[in-house]
Amino acid sequence: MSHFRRSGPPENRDTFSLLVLNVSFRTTADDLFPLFDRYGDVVDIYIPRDRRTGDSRGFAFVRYNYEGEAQDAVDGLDGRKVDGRAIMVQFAKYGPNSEKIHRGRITEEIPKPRGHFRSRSPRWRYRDDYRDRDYRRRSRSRSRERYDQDRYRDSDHRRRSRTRSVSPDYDRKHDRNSHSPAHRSPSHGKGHSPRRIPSCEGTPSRPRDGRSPRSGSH
DNA sequence: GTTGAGCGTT
Repeated sequence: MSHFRRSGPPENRDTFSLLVLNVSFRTTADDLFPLFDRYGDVVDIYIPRDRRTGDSRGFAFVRYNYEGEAQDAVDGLDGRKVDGRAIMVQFAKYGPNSEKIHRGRITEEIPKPRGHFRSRSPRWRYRDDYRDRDYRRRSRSRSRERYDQDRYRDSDHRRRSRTRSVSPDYDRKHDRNSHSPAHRSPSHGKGHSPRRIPSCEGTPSRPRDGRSPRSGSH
């Protein structure tokens, strides 16, 4: 019976988190408790489960009060055969709340988010959206179809991210209105379109000869 | 009833 706290993570700020991988899908925290408890006092053991089926995902988290016990458990239980499977014990990384973990220990040394650091926000948002799909349930073998779709979305995001101030659609429409669609014929001579490069657009005084037109006039 | 890279609160 799991006598661990089920109301969220306990004092995870002073505990060392260990990640147990390669555990059987039928292995429960009670099965790992006697194994990890032999190397130290286990604060809590948590096994992530699927919200749909409720089965364990194949890995568990074990928390210790001291790093020595955790390290000893890693060295002693790493490779131990449990339920017919050799488990892999190692220090856990960052948690769901991006908790700062230093060598397995969670510290409160969380740097306060600055104002101009918001530029990184969108990227994290993509990551969250990516996880929202079934990023954890990927089988790395049958998810090829979904991978194609994700890649397509990634491309779209990249193109939209390139825009800094104006949208590419606006420029495209604007260009189409200014010029007739007939000019867009690819068979119109082999010469390139007289249109300027979008990257150079907005920089009329761009030094092409590598020298500023203003300085060195002599 | 199955599977097997990874990082967490039902």
